[in-house]
Amino acid sequence: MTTQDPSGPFAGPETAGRHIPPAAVARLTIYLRALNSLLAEGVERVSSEELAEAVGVKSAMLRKDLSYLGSYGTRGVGYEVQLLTRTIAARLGLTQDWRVAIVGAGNLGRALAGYSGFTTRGFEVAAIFDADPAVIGSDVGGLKVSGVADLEKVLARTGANMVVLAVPARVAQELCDKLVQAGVRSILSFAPVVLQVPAGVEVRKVDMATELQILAYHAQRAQESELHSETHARSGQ
Amino acid sequence: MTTQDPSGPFAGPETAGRHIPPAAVARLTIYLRALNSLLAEGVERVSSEELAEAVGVKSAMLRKDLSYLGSYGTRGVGYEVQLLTRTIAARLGLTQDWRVAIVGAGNLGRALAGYSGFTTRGFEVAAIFDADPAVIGSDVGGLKVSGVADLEKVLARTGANMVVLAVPARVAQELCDKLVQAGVRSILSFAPVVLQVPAGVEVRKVDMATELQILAYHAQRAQESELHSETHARSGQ
DNA sequence: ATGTGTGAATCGATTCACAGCA
DNA sequence: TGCTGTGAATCGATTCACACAT
Repeated sequence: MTTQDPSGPFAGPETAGRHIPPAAVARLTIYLRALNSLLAEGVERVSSEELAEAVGVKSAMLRKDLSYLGSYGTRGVGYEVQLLTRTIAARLGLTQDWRVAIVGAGNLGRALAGYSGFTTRGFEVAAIFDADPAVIGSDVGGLKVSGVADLEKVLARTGANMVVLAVPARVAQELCDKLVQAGVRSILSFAPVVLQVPAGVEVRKVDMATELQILAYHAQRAQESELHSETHARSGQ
Repeated sequence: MTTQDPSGPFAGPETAGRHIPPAAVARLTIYLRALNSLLAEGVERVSSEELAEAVGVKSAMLRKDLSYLGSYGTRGVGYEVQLLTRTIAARLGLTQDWRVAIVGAGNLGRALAGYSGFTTRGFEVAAIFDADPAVIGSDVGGLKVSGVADLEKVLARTGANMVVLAVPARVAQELCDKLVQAGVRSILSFAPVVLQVPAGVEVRKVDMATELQILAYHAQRAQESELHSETHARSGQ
């Protein structure tokens, strides 16, 4: 019934598959997390109201987001936690194996290699690379550090199909180019630079400096309005 | 549900802006980065076209974003790199000292403590905390790890006004509550959970698992449309 | 009676296109 | 002339409100 293709009358190779709005995709990962918690607690059903409350969104938005997957709820009742969990996971592509290579075995790269959040969510760290000859060959979380010269070879051997880029800003673009050259199409970058990639390569960025600066902006505004209301308070209001 | 809006009913056309749209704030940090590079290279002027190109946005958007700051360009010429850099920095609240406390001295917390991107952008790591008695007192990047029991005391002593939360998901909310209790109003969380905070507290999240899952979604779609076009082109092969 | 699924309305963000100024 | 600054148009994301299934 709701399975009509919202992507329009196009049926070309490029447009294959139903498309979910980016903002909704991002939230689906959050819903999935909450659902996994409910599953672990043995909860069998949730309403959009309850789940929305748990993740801090409006229930109407949650329902609309879920509606992009099809119709998986029961009117008057709610959603089966298990069914919904599986449906979201399948749609996000989490039923297949994702093997992640970490490029950059510095502080951050090593911390990420040991981050349990990857493995518990179905992402296996398959390889780790560095450029420094003093680091190559050393052991990080049970993996031997490979040299970036062997990028293509090691990626192929380990079957890594995603890369986490944890290198200094000044070499990020250069390594990104090498990765693309080696056939990598999905990159999560921690480097504070804008990476240029050809079409067909998906780059996402985690940018701690930007996030702190955004916090600074809001904190400054909060300070200012504090001063402001003090002024108002003293001048009579 | 974010912070209160102190802008009131005033719609002064003269006012070179109180409130900047969130999407624009995020991009201003990126422009600032690019401008700092230009400054380092000794470039004195840029056009919106050049700067937009460098950061991967449309020039009209960049001009609109900058227009929230007021009018700092010269028609027919472009922007003075130095003036623009200072203007953005001032507006983002980066002219004052921000002192960051890192809560959680695990792999990630220690990596962040050593991350040069903080200090080079005007954020000083002022303290680091952990709950583990075996870790408390040890040295991380020149800082002695404090116990979370001393949170309020140490935050006050070090003047930390921002917190980076790098703790396991299951204790994140509890620590968040303690931080809020201790007067912290700006939190950057790496924990993969939705944090509930009272109004007036700003939380931003860096979520590696979510980012990887979004990549997985796109990668799966790419695979699917590949298969699709193979099917279509089955005659060849 | 209850809570989903979804059109319609609203709100915000992006792009267009050009008037206005150096 | 060339490029900024910005209304108007467009596009996407969110919220409202209610018909409809159970």
